[in-house]
Amino acid sequence: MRMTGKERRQQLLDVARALFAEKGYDSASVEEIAHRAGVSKPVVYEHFGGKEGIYAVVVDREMSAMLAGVTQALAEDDAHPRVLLERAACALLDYIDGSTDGFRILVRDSPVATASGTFSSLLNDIATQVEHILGIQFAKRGYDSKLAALYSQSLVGMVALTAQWWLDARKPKKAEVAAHLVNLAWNGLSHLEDKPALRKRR
Amino acid sequence: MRMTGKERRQQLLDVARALFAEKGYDSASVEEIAHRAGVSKPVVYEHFGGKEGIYAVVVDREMSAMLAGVTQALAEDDAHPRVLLERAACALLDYIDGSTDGFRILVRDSPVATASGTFSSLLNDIATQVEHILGIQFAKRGYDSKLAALYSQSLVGMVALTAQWWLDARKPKKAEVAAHLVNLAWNGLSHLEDKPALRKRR
DNA sequence: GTCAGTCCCTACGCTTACGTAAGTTACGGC
DNA sequence: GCCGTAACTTACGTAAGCGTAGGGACTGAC
Repeated sequence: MRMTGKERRQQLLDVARALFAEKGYDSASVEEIAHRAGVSKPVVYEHFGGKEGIYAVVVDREMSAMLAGVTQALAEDDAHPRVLLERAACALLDYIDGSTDGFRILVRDSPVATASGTFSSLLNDIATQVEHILGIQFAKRGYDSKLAALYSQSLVGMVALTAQWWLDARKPKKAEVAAHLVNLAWNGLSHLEDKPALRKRR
Repeated sequence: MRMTGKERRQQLLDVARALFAEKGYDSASVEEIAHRAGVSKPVVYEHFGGKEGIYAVVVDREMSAMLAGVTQALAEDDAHPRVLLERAACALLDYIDGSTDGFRILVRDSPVATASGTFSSLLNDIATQVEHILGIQFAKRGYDSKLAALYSQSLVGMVALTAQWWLDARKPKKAEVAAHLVNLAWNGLSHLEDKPALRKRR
């Protein structure tokens, strides 16, 4: 039952992540975190200082993991935009598939509830990156680059909500979902392909 | 200070809607609702039975208002799909513009947190309607109609997140946002129009 | 005026859950 | 075999907030 500090800390983080995903920040209690870890409350306080503390660490780790994946996918500046889009969609779905609880937490409200009235900061972070990529392409083609913000929000929203739906449905396979997302974003409803396929694997 | 029952009830609903929008269900307290209305707690309990009661009424009203708008926009079965899309996007933006607090509430988590682990039921209701429309069109064109669910989620997510972004940004005018949304959904990134315009007014 | 009904208040009980204080048990070096 | 340190415990103080009991005040009819 007795663990070393590092082990216990990691275990608490795992337990807390699962509980926050299940109940949300407010409804999860540190007592239950402790209980599920087979330990009493003060242990949690010893390691993380409090409820906000452990939540912050959990969120920070998930943010990093997710952004790392997506950022890397968007990294190659010279790649074709459509390939970038494909890579980003795949990266997001991979993350969700691999860390479902983490994604659920990131999509829920923060404790301070979306600081300053603005929307969930994570999706904004991602949208900002997409906006950058898109802005370059827009400028290259002579579109109004101020509209890049609008279109990036649309794209991120499209992928994010579909991802959440897929989280419960799990019906089409991951790769197929990605292909259809790209299909819609790239071709639009008026040019939908019958059986879309990804251009580039991973 | 003293009001008739109906007046007080309406005032409480207005105050509660604003507060729920600002703080979310958990962080809003009955006491603060009462205080903002210049009244004490038992009045709220007299009218609505409890916190869940008043929240339920607020949400129900907003759901009805929003769905009514969107449903009506999607009603004309014989209209061209693109026109339907335009009408739906406009209806949603109109609702958000006219009842910002209500929309903010609907997008947040429910008290029981999206019962049964599934995603926010409101957006799902809308997506279901879109799915129906889309299914018909898919069948007509020989696409796999099982994919209508996926594409409707994508479309709703696209519009919903963009709407939330616009809620804070307010940068392009409402009609312009709708035009660009339709532009992306309909034409796709590869066929973007430079200066999209809506086909049909209101 | 007085009486009924409506509107509203103060004051309280009770639960939940955060955070803390002080004491207890296992582990490793000497 | 002793002792400090690190891991952990029980037990409590405190605060917030839901819901309720019982009583006060205003209004209008007769």
